[in-house]
Amino acid sequence: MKSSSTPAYQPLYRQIKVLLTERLESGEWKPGEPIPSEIDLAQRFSVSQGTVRKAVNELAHENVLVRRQGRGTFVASHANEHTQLGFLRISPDDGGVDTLQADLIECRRIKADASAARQLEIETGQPLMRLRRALAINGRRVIYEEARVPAELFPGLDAFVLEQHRCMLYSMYESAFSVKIVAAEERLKAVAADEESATILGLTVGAPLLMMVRVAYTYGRKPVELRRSLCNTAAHHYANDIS
Amino acid sequence: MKSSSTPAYQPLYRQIKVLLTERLESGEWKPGEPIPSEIDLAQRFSVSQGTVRKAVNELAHENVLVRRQGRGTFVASHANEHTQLGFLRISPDDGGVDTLQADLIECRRIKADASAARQLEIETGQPLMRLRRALAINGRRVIYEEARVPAELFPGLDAFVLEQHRCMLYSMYESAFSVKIVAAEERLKAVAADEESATILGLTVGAPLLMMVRVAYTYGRKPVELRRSLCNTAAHHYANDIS
DNA sequence: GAGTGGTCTAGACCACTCA
DNA sequence: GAGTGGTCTAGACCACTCA
Repeated sequence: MKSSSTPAYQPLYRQIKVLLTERLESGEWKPGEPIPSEIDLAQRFSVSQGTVRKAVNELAHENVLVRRQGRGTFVASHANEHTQLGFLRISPDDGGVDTLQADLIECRRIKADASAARQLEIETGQPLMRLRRALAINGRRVIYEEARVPAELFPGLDAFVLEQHRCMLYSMYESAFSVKIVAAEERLKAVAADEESATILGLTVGAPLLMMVRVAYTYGRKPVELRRSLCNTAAHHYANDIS
Repeated sequence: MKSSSTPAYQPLYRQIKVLLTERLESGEWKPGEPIPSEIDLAQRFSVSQGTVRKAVNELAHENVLVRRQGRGTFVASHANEHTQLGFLRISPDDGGVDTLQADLIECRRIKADASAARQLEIETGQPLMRLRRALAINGRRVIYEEARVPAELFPGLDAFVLEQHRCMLYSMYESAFSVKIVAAEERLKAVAADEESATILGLTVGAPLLMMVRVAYTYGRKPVELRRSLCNTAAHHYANDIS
């Protein structure tokens, strides 16, 4: 195993990328807004436009920025439908996701257990908010999920705030708490439905469910959400492209 | 829905990319071998090195080519371990894949049903080869899978050829039949084990299994393999990064 | 030291958007 | 028509590999 320390030599465009990321983290440029033009940025940083382009291109490939020819470069936003769907990989076997509806089942404050604390890089016992909800795709309830986030990052998060933002958690994190989700790691397993999930999803105990366990990250690969989703895949599937 | 026709304007580097892909398809540059240097290619195509670089970069991002600074640019190969593992997304919950072993269960000629024919873009009734095998990761048998490929593309494929290449199907497709897999689409579901899969994986009927249904593509997004894998995810998981 | 890919620049021009 | 990102060029130099 190699150490993950940064190599000594870092090209100029990587340094520019770090500077851009810092601006994004600081909230100077907010989701949905345009960042300065390439020519402007090149002047600010005293580098050529080509060097800025390389930095911006990498951030665009990581879905942190969105380029639009003739208009400008924008900070990616979960308010945008397209970005949302990148994180929802479940769809009906026969077609796309037309409507998405969430029913809140629980929203309460808990203490982080050792495992959650380790994954969220906080101390054991720190307060978390735990949300449980059921999701319906095109009117059919197929997902039961639980999300846990550090309470500190989401002050005032309660059922009322959730109500206002309906189903889109990442859009809410972004607009109400300035926490921008930029990446996630998922692990999938097949499990048997327990009593709780069977009841909520209208299945029999023991029915096979697709379990998705996710760690979601904000800028700088800082973990900010743990999620466990259970999906009835009788008429739905998880799609993935490999190349 | 927009039509998927190619837009009228295609930049030069895209045209170069098409030319490079044609050379790869023709077998002029084989997996594992280097392609000509950027300067050489630029001269051949009468464009600047920068334009060649852009075309090569896209193919490298698609894992069709592999760049190695100071050495050259190589055609990606499934003989390379790293490329193999890109297509095997299952790993043990506690660690990596150290050994992989395949037991062949069946290898026979069948006729394509309507569904398979549609997905492989051939005529119904055309001959297919159907392989069934069990995979063991680090000595534990966890996957039972079936692969179907057009017999025409794999002349002489039989148990003996399979034996020689052990578990790595894509490596065999590539080296024995010059069929290079470059991408795949997967759909995942949770299902209950039937009698056959339960017997092979040493489980009880009804146990939850992760089902992966895959269409694999060669150059030009031509579909060349259908695969259905059933995985016991009691101590293993399917990993996916989202960004 | 020769050859490879990787970075950086400066400048020209193109495609696209919007007022 | 002004401003944006997108393409393309030519050239300089750097990091890396290998004989």
